[in-house]
Amino acid sequence: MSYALPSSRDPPMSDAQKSGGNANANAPKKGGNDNLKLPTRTENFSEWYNELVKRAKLADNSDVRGSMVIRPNGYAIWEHMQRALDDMFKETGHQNAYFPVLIPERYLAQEKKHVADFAPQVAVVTHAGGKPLPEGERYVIRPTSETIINRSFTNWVQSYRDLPILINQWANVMRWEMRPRLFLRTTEFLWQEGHTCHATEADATEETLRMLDVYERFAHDFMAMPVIKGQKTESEKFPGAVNTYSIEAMMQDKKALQAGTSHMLGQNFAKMFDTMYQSKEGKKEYVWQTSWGVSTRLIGALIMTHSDDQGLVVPPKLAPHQVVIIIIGKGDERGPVKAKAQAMAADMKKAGIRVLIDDDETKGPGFKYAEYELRGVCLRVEMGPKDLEKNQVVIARRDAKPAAPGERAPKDFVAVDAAVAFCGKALEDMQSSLFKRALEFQRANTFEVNSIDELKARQDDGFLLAHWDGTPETEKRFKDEFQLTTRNRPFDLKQEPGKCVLTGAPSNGRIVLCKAY
RNA sequence: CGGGGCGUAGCGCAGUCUGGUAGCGCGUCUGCCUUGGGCGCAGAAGGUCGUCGGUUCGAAUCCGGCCGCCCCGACCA
Repeated sequence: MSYALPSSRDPPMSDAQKSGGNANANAPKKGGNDNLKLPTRTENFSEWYNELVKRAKLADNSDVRGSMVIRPNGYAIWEHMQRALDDMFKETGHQNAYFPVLIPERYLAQEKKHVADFAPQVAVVTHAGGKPLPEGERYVIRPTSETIINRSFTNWVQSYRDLPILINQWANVMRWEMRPRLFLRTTEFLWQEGHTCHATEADATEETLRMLDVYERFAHDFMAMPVIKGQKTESEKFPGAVNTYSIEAMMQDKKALQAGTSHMLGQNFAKMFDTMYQSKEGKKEYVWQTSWGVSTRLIGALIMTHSDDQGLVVPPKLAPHQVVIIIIGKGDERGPVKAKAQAMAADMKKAGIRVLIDDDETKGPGFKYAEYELRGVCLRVEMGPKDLEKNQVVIARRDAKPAAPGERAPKDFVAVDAAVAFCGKALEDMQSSLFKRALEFQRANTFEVNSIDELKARQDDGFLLAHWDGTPETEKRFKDEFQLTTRNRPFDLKQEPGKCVLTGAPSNGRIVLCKAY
C-alpha cells in the first residue's frame, strides 16, 4: 500500500468533486451521487481525513477559528477513551481533581523555560467585569496546569508522609495554533493531565515511566494502535521538564503522530513554587514531580490508523456502536423481523455489546450499509424476511477486505441462535486484527538508514532509525533538509555506538526520524 | 506571517472571461411507489450571489477596499 502525499500544487478537490456540478447540470443524473463518496487516501490524504471527520459526524468546525464542535459520534469515542484511561489511572493510585481554567499570568513567568516556550501559544484575559485588568492581575487560559497545580501542591505538602501525591485532571486547555486541524491540532482541546509529587528522584522517574507504560497499554489494548515508546530529544522536551518521554504512532500516510507524553519534571516547578516537604531526618526538601497527558488528538490518531476509503473504522472497544441491526422488508414483512431483531438486540446488550437497531422505513438498505460503514459501526447485521425463512442473518464486518479490488467484502451467513456469540467473537477478532494490521504496516515502513543517500531516498517512507550525533544543529538539518523530525529514542531498540548519518560524528545510538503531525 | 485556491439554496457546484428574468445535482417537504449495496415517479418549498463602496440605464459578472474559509509552509499535543 502506498499513500503518496500530493504535492502542494495539486488541487484540493478530488476528481469526483470536480466533475460534480457542471456535468450533473447537463446530464440528468441517474444512480450514484459523487457527493456521497469520500476522497481516497491515495488521492489526497488530508482531504480524506477532513471529509471523513465531517461526514462520519465526528466533529464540525465552529465559527471560532481553531475550535471544534465534537459531535455525539465523536464524543462517544472520547468517552470510551476516558473511561478506559480513568480506570487505569485509578488502578495506579491516582485521584481526579479539578483546577481553574484561569491562571494568574505571573504564575507562568515563574518557570523561565516554561513561559518562554508557551508565551506564543497563550491566550490572555485582559478585560473582565467590563474593565481592563491591571497589568499584574491578568489571567491566562490554561495551556497546561503545572503552575496552578503546584500552587496547591505547595499547600498540600508538608511532610514526607503526604507523599506521593497522585492527581489527575480531565479538562480543556487552550493553545493558540496557527494551523488548526480537527482533533489533531485545535486551539481548544480536551485532555487529561496527571500531576504527581514524590519524595525522591527515583520515585518520580519510576512514575514517569509507569504512566508511559499505561499509555502504551492503552494504545495497544484499546486503540489497537502500535506505538514506539522512547525518550524525546533535548529540543523536543516539554518546557520545564528534565526529561520527556513519548509514544509515537504511525499513520497510514507514514507520518508520525505523538500520541502521548510523560514528563519527569525534576524539581523545576517545586523550586519556583516552594513545593517542599520535611523529610524523616527533619530536613526541608523540594518534591520531585511528573506530569503526563493524552488528548482528543488520539481521536485523530485513531482515524488515521484504521479508517479506509469507505469511512471510519474504529476498534470495537472504543466504537460508539459495535453492532447495527438493519431491518429489511416491506410493509407487513417488517413486523416479525423487527421482533426478532429486538430479541437479538436484547441478548446482545446482556452480553455487553453496544447495539443499535435501524427500523427506518424511509431509507433503503443499501443507503444504510454505506452510511454505517461511513460512521464506523463495527458489525452490521442484515435481517430480512428471506433470512428468517432460513433462520439466519447476514453479518458484515467493517474491517473485512474484498478478495479483489472493486469487489465487495465477503459477508457471513449465521444462524439466528448463533448470532450473538458470533458477534462477540467477531468483535474480539476485529480488535486484535486491527492491531495486527497496524503493526504490520508500521513494521513494513520502518527502516534503518545509514547514509545521506538512504535518508534522502527514504524520507517519505516512514520511521527511519538513524544514528545521530546528538547535536541540535544536526537535528535542525534533519528538519531543514529532509523535513524529518526526531521522534524519540526508542527503549526497545538495542542501542549501539555508530556514526551520525549526516555528519559522521560519533553517535551512541539510533533515534526515530519521521515526518510528523 | 509567506505562497496558492475559494466565498452563489442545508450540502456539493455551474454561471463571472464576453454585464441584461438566479441555475444544476444531492438533501428537505407532500403524495404515490419501493425495500437484500447509496430505489423510482410527480409536485413543492428554499438564495439581500461574503461585505462595503465605485463604474453603468442595468452588476453574481467589471474596478477597489475589507471580512472569512480551505490547502501548502513557519509554531505545536
